[in-house]
Amino acid sequence: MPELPEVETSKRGISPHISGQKLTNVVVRHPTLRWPVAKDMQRHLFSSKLLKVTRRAKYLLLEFETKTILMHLGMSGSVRITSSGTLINKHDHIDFEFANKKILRFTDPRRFGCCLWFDDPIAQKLLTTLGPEPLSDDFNLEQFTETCKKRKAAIKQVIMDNKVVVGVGNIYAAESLFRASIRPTTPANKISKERLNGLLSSIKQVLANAIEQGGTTLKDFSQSDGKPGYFKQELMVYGREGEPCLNCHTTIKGIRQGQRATAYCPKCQR
DNA sequence: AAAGACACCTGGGAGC
DNA sequence: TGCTCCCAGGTGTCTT
Repeated sequence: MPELPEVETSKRGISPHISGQKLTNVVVRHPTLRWPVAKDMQRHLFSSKLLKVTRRAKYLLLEFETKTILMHLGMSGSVRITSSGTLINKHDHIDFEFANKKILRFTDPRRFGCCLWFDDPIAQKLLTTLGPEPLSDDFNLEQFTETCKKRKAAIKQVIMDNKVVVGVGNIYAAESLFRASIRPTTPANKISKERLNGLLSSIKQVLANAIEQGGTTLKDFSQSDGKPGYFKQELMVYGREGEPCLNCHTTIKGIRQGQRATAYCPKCQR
């Protein structure tokens, strides 16, 4: 489910409900996520105030007075605000209960997500390899062209590499490449600086636009208020294999790159 | 250092 | 209706 816009949407959705609140209880029902869920959360966080919720790449950070929690939603995870007494479903793994009676509930059917202490060595290792935030000036043309010069892998694989830029997953990689008229299979080192500049802009625009729309709802992603994300209506190529290009009516082609599905328009993207 | 294959896990849909 | 197979929004790790 979650790429950067979905994580950002989640952050914005949950933050107003729980920021500034003291934690009263933590319930861990299924601690075997990608890595074992942080131990002793209750002891370290009890009565500790949640200062703020922030995001780095696709990680959510719950910054408490005492310690910070780092969460990842994996491929199927979500967080939402609920209240006590609501039905607990099979994959509702963790509840953070706050003094205002609101509950932050972490759900993840495939359990690819994680919930670690920020200062856990595993978490630190995850964070240190991360490249620049796509919407910041750290992700810029000079640095991007330098990186691409050294890479002969397909451009789609390169922009999905966390060391190059964070937060660009399978959906938004495909969409950005369409908007930049670049074929996903093109070796990164064969693309001119001008076209890389177009791609850089497309990535920023697509992500910013998706955040404005509340993310992309494919199956079960929803904003914290339960509404779906509306970016799906703007998808030009992702999931449209075999359908006509919305720009030129050529049939959208579907291929595989590195075990992932890729869709592109063979006429618009060269 | 870079690239590719494989791993983790569950659920949904297609095809038989 | 039920079985098997394939696919899915991510990304760390191991091997070349």
